[in-house]
Amino acid sequence: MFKELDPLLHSQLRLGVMSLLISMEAAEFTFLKEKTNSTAGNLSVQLDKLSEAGYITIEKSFKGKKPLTTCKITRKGIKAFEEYVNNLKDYIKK
Amino acid sequence: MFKELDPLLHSQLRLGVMSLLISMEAAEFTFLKEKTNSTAGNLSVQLDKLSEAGYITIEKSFKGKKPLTTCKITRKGIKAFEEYVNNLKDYIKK
DNA sequence: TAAACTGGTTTATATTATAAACCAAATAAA
DNA sequence: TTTATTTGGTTTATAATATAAACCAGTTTA
Repeated sequence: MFKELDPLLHSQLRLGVMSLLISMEAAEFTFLKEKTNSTAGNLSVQLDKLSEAGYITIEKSFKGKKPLTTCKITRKGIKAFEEYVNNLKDYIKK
Repeated sequence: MFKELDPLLHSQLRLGVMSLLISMEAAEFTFLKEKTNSTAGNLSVQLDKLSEAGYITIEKSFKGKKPLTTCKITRKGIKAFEEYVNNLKDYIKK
């Protein structure tokens, strides 16, 4: 009846990140932090998890003299997100 | 941008339970267990949490000689579920 | 030159989910 | 009849997770 909900996506912060990334080419750490209203520490940890799962890529560079962390969703991430959303629908339709 | 997701509902098993209860008068423990494909222990714990939050009521009686645990969603539970679903929509629309 | 800020990471802790162990009563099997 | 086994759960121990707090390197500001 109910399908499994990918535990990596079934997390408020990680889901928020993926939700943002799915509709944009790339996003900076600070942008994600602001949009998700998360702390840097928590965001850092959760981004790592998404990255380790292959759902996003993380690129570190510099913007002028400041460190810049840029994230992009991967094809695998898009697929996982879409499947998650599909599976979730069974839970939230009355 | 993203609203808070009620942590009590943002759990696969509890959400599954609420999803079932919202569309039926009442449900027995064994029915919920089967439909959510959960273990009795986990279900027992999660039902308690929903009950303590006032989202469901739990009634213990007997069916013949066997114990019978019956759950119903409360008005508060319905409201919480609906709000959760609403808030969730921001996360899953592309 | 020292204090504060930026853009993070690491680590410790609290919370949560889950499974495993357990229990009482009922039924089935030997 | 005593001894498994099953039913319908609960309790408890452990593993996993989320989160905040502490930290760090470099930069800017006072």
